[in-house]
Amino acid sequence: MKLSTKTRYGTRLILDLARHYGQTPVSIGDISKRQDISVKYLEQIVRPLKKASLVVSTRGPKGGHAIAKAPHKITLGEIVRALQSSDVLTECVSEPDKCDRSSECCVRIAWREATDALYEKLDSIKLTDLLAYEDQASGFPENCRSLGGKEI
Amino acid sequence: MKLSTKTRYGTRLILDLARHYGQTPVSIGDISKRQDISVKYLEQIVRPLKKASLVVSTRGPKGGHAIAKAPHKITLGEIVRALQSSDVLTECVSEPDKCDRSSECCVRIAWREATDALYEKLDSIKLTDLLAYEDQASGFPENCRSLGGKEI
DNA sequence: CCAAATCCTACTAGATAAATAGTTTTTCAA
DNA sequence: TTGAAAAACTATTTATCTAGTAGGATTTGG
Repeated sequence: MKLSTKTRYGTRLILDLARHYGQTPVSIGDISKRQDISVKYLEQIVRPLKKASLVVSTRGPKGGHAIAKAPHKITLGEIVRALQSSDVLTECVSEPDKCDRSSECCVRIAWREATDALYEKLDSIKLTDLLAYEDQASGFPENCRSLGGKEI
Repeated sequence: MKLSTKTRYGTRLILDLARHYGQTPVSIGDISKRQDISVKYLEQIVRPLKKASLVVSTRGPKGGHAIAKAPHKITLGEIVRALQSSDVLTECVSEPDKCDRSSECCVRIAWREATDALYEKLDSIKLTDLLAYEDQASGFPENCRSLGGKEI
């Protein structure tokens, strides 16, 4: 039930782009240094984000990547759907025919409700919310651990 | 992000037990036939359910398994937590120290909110709800596909 | 004491995720 | 026009985890 590394890294990638919104495109090389993720891996991650129209790129020197819309218009739900190879909790939610018990087994309905609840939350979280967390955190002596309701 | 086969099979297992609540214990062999899952695999799945105090067992001939409390007192959330090797969307939600970026990376807060939203829904779904789905479905000419709000 | 059942430990195979590698294409700027 | 910086593409490797099997040990009712 864990999110893939691609999804987690991809979120950091796009958040890095969001921090440079309105400026010149950001190269994978720069992101690699800041986020400590290999260039080759980032290249692989940025592709589905482009495909999902969350990121636009310019080639050649001084080229790089940028978010395709304003930070408040991009949600975590979009990022997860773009990068997570399976975006539902069970296959039978999106493709009931692939399970030959789908005519008897109604648990599928519950898995769908749970999947929906998860995405309802993810779709409500915008890049601006994540940026706000970090800005808030930078004011703290320690870090962002004290944010978000619960102390952890 | 998919639920494991253990979680899905385990839910069917415990639902089978719920259908025999108040009767004599149900053997793995019987469940195996009804659910078409191997005895050996079911044995492996029932163990964590016992550990989580959702199932009680009696050994020897005429032995078997039964749910440990009434069907309306067992939720999908309990089952998922018992069977899913990782019950959070990212490791950093439950163990922030395992990620050496947790002091800067506040995305963790969002992953925690999403995880919480998921379990809030799962905890609200009781075995009785699942049984009701199936009872309703058996009245339909076809199956349970027409239940649960959306037509699929 | 036999047989039906749970219980326990270990292993194997397959699938998927994570990451690396090398090459090609585009394009800016000197 | 050419060199270099960057994205884009294709392929491969490696590691990890999931799914499932196997064989025996233990308990207990009749």
